[in-house]
Amino acid sequence: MASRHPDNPRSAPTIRDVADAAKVSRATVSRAFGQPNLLSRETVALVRATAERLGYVPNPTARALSTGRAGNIALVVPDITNPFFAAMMRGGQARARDQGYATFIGDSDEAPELEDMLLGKLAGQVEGFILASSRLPSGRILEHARRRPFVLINRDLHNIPRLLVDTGPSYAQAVEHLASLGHRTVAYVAGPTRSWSNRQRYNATVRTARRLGVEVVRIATSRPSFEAGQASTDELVRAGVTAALAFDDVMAQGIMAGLAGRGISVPGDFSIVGCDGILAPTFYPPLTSVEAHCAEAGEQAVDLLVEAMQGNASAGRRIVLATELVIRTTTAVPPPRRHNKRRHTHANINMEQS
Amino acid sequence: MASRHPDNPRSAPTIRDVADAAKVSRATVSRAFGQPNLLSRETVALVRATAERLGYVPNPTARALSTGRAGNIALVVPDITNPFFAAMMRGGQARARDQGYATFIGDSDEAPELEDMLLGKLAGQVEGFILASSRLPSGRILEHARRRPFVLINRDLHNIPRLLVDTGPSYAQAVEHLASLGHRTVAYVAGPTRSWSNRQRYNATVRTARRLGVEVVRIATSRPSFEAGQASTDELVRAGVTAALAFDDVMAQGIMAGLAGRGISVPGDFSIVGCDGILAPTFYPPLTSVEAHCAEAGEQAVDLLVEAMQGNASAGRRIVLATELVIRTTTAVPPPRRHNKRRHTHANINMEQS
DNA sequence: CTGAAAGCGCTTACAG
DNA sequence: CTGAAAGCGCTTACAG
Repeated sequence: MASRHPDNPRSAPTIRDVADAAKVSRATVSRAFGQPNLLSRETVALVRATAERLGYVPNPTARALSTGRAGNIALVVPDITNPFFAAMMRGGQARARDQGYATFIGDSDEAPELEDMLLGKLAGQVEGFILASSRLPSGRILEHARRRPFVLINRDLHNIPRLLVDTGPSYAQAVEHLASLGHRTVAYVAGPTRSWSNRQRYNATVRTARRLGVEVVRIATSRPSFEAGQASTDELVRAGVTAALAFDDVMAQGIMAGLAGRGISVPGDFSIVGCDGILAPTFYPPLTSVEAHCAEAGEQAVDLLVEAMQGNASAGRRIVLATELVIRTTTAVPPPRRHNKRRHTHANINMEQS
Repeated sequence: MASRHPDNPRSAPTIRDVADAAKVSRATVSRAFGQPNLLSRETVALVRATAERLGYVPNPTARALSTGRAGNIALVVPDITNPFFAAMMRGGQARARDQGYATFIGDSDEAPELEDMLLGKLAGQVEGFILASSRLPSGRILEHARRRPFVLINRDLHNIPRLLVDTGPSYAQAVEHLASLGHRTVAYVAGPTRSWSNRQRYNATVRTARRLGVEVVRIATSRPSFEAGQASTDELVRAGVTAALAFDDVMAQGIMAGLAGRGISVPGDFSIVGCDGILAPTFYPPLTSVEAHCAEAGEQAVDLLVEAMQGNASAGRRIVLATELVIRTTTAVPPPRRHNKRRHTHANINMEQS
């Protein structure tokens, strides 16, 4: 009697088909999958065998409606194609799968409005969100977080569990490294203004530079992309710096290409430091960069979210992931000075929107 | 009267809350969102205003259960961190959003078993699948495609709508390009055996080379990664070739790094061609590569899937995306010959699992 | 143009 | 250990 509903012959078998075929109630079929320990061994075996035979698999939508648990999470990032986020997603997605969750993906294209919209659209189908490097105002994040469990990556908001990749100390170390090589004026090629990571890296750079008597020129960019990095080369050259700390590896790569195009050699004429560590070892010459453990960040964020979704997470949870400066081949002694241009320091620390 | 169910005060407002507040039936509330044209202007306005006030938004899970349409699709790829797939996902995801679909993401880690498992897990929650560069046997794909609308990217199966990035002609052109520069022995650094794209590229390479009297050495690799590309350098050098066509840009990058590490300069001593075009312009020196229009592939695949899900798609739909060889700076005249090693050609065309 | 009612496929107290 | 029944929040013929 493997027949389906006569009026709906082509659709997938439902719990009722299995119940009928196994001559048990639908509740029993349900339990055979959800709480087999409440049933006798034989019943479980019978139901499962029947289900197998019919090709039955519980309908997750129906289950979600009934239990209120969708078994889904969402991962929202500013740009999937940025290797940092790609690696993070890879780790997070795999971890979520292992924990039994399917993951929605949202690419906000660096736009706060789109990000906001994605969170709204996805909210109805997920049990929780991981929001990476949000470009949203804090207030807005808090509103969204009121409705569902949230985990933030690289955004330090009280009362929301968060995973912070602590690159500040490594940028400080990078400045020390450059100073010890003899650099006196360096550039910080900035990431998105709204980015917590950007502020952290910039602040650490400025603070350490001040302490060591190194001058920092801040160079603003449109977006953390190869093109933006490349476009910043002009300003970099005009600024008369001998080294640049880039917001990330992608921009560092753009800078390297820009410099190469001008015949400026790295590290002979100019030193560069990047951040993330996923692209860095693949450059030629291999890039000195801050290792940010992207995949691990994604995994740990999922763990945090699972905790939060199960209700046993203090909202104050704050995991800090240490990073390391990996010195490869793009940092060296600066070239002998040709001019001694004096510039005023742009290094005023800004901490708005902490 | 904005009150919720007294016994469930904290949960989100439901259709009943809005119906009660607006003093209409639930059917009317439903229509105000789903088929407003069936209602009077005033009723629609009233319901929407009330919903807005209460913060009501239709529950997608309930809607999905009722209608059988989940409003979700899934995008399954072998490796999110490969720039080709990342860009493809970015395009596809954006397009899906514009069409009103949310997208699940699945990374199969190049493993057929995982891929199979992901398709099974996700099936219950999606209306359709986009399966990119599947490593699954054809039979298995066909089985999955029997249950839901499927669109394949870079896999040419009859009876399943597919989007093919036609890189063959560009590889042929690349071989012609190398031959015209004077190369007589080139390597093809292969991608995954199961990959349709790999076979297409290899076959085009071999065929064209044969026609032009150029010898092709096939070099197998473990996986399309930077590391695998780098590891292939040994064999590349031993083979005594003067140029390499890599399966993709990521491998080309590995090869470039490997050669650089040996002091072999590109393109002076050795020429390289890659594929995908997303990474290529960011290399230094910029890589000669086949532009594969990754993002567009994702977008078009989504369009195809939407067609299929709406039922108005002939299963035989087959979109072919043309590619172009973009000559940058990594291909040049080969160095003067030092030896004239004779090797037998490994160039036996294989077309299994078409 | 609007409403009453059945139904989508599950889960879970409540009884026994 | 198992079943009858209510309920999750929608949509959609069917009437009027």
